[in-house]
Amino acid sequence: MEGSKIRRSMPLFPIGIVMQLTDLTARQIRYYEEHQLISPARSEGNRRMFSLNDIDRLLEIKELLDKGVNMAGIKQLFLVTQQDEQPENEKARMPRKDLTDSELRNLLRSELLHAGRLKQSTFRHGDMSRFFN
Amino acid sequence: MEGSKIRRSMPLFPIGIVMQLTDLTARQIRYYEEHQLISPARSEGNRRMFSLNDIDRLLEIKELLDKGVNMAGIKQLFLVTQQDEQPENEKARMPRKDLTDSELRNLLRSELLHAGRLKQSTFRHGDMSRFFN
DNA sequence: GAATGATGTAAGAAAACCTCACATCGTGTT
DNA sequence: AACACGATGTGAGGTTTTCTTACATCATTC
Repeated sequence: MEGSKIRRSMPLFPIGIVMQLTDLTARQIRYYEEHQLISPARSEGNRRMFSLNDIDRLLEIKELLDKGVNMAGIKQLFLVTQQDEQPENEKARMPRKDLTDSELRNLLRSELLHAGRLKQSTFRHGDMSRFFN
Repeated sequence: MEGSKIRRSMPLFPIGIVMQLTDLTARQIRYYEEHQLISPARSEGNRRMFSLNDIDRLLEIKELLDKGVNMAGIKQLFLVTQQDEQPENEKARMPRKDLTDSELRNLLRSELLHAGRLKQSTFRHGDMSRFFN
């Protein structure tokens, strides 16, 4: 019993569905990818295929944008909250992602500024569980 | 809290993904639809869009075919096991689907013949829960 | 008011899917 | 053996969806 995490990262959805689910335009989704906030898989024919995790991410991005955080800010936020995403097959705990001091300071500052949520350390929010049972 | 059922019937997957997930060919899937074993939704542009329920169904179909049950047999089986699928917005319990006596007899007979599973009354088997946690 | 950041929009190409029709391949029947 | 039938393969021709690229728009900030 450990496959449940892998499944959430299974590329299943074409961009059209993701648009409906997230209420984002294709342009927006591609733009976020361009800025490396998401990295959807690609089909053989080069179509973007999104996982449940990707969709969660997009929903988080949307919320953060709403709060005025920009691409760079979101990227940094993801750097610190994301690291339990890709344990995959390496058992040794990877040393935490390396951030420069200033990066970290900026991050914390903006976290504090835009108060509210993202307190749960690994804040997950636009949880796709609302789409599945 | 009651939306969980609705979600499982949300049309999300294009046929290509369903092919991968079920290991069926497009031809097979369309054939089963033609025989009304499934009724996937359609996009505005007429593309088939499958729900998790549809996929469960396809997996069940596959198992039954394996056991030698034919289209008609599967259809009958679905008639008796399916009825908790579309309560939707009607609260009054619908009277069970009407089967002729012979239909019912045939059904029970083949149930008994091809022993094994499908005992849980509403036998659900190729449960998609193996794809999601 | 000129950069910059986020998004809209259009064009042209390619992938994925559609329907329809015909072919193939077993299995069972005559 | 020849046939019929059920399930699936395959190909043609057409439409939808997605792709990339490039330029436009609209706020915000300096």
